[in-house]
Amino acid sequence: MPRAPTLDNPLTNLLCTANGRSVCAVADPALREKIGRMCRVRKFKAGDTIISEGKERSIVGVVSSGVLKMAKSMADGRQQIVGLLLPSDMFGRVFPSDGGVLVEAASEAVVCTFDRAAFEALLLANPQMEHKLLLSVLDELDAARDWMLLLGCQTVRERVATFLLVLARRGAERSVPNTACIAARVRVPVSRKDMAAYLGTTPESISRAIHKFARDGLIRIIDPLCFEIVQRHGLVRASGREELHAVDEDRLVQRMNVMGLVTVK
Amino acid sequence: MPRAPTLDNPLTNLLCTANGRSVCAVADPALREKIGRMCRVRKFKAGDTIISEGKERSIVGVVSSGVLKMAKSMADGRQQIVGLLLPSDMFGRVFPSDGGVLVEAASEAVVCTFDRAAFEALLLANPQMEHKLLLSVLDELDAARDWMLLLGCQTVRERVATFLLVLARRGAERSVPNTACIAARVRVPVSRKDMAAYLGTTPESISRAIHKFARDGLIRIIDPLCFEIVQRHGLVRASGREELHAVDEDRLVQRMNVMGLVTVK
DNA sequence: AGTTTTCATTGACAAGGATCAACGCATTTT
DNA sequence: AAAATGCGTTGATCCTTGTCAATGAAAACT
Repeated sequence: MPRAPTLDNPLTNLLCTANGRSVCAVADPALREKIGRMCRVRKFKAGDTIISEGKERSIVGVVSSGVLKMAKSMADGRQQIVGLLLPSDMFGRVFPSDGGVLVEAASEAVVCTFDRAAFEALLLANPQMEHKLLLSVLDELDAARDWMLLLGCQTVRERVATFLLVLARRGAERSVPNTACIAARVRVPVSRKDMAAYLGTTPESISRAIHKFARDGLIRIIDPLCFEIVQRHGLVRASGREELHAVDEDRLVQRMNVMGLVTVK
Repeated sequence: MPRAPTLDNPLTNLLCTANGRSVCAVADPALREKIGRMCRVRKFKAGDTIISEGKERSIVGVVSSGVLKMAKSMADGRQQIVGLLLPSDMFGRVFPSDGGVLVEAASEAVVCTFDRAAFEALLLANPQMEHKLLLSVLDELDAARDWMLLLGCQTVRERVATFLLVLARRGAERSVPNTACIAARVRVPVSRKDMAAYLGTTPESISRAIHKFARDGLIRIIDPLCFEIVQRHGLVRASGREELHAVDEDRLVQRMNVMGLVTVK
């Protein structure tokens, strides 16, 4: 629970190294110092827009606390969430782009922003940072393609099961290695509506799928955002991804991890 | 219609500079020479697998002629095409990855392959090449997210209309600037089945959508893979993307261009 | 505390689209 | 030339899922 730091607060540096995926992890101390001076810490309330979909995006940033969502939308309001952003994740888009996603606070959030042009200059001057960014973007691309498979091929039931399993796996990460039969607690980090927008369906359908799983004894509902997985294998079958061996499952978790699908403890 | 070139054939260099998106465009002559010596030209028949989904991928490559498709699939055979690759497009995945897409020839195709590790070394030694690759991957990511919007939010009818419009716009590229009311020929570069796998639907539904457009006078069917757009605006409305101004439409075209959605003349 | 708003859930209903089956047509095979 | 195969199309049917509406509960607001 970091407070909004002052500019000379070392939080920025901590942030940038919090996670192997962060592009700043490779920066040497002098560079970190510089990065720290470039950043501006801002706080947002749930629902606040950080970067709007249409506008020219002049900032990039790192999530310090809270959850952000990236979304694209159609004129009539239909919205697709294309990623959730958790602490240490970068948001915004460096270098000229024709795209544009909405970046919005999904909860109260503290972020650390940079002038986009300045950050680009930093990347160009530091190839090892840009390399790190490339690796991160490649992972994001893998994740997006996996999501295309989910959106294009899986039923709502399968999507929800997949979603829960990934969250569960992440939650069991700190448990004993063989978690195959261990009931896991799952905490969904977003509302039903956002979950629906992420899975390409409606809140009603998600509700039905979840309560069907509960009736079938696959899960137990603790509260609307918290579940216990009772029959792991049954849920795996319901996800349509039973073919995945352990290793592949780990891949999937990593992939979704990249998309910010995992709960933040 | 290039023949399979010998190793000293300059085709490789031509390929790598064919398009601003190519990562080799920034290479100086000496480097190009080296790249040319690294590459191996291979020819595939339609349906041939170039990189399989599960295996460790040891090559990357550039399309010389023909069309490749990238796809992900589920155990029961459901398949989602995540991108089409046209001449000058790169395929394969550099640097460690947990993902994996099938890369398959969608038509007879000539490709130019590189040892993955060697290509990675090249990138690491040439930051400006890696920068170019980053820009390209960022565009692919934008494209993938746009496709997530299409798969998650649009109806089949809208998807098909969107698809046709992008192809049409590309086809009209060489016409007079104001193409708003000009009937354009559209050539779809893949079969109905692949089109369906790309749009997250079935061949039957695509057929119905197309013939409904024809009945409504929006398009004229020349042959199963070739159409004439009669009422451009009507088709735009049907795509659900009418809100897009010209500039946004151009964005969309670019985005899909990146995904290999455009016909190759 | 009382009111309003948001959110999850449930039911009833409708519809979009998948599935199954059959047909015509072109291309390939023998 | 005949048979077989693949592809696009069309029709009939079924079912998953979106839509609409109502309820209850929690949270935010006055």
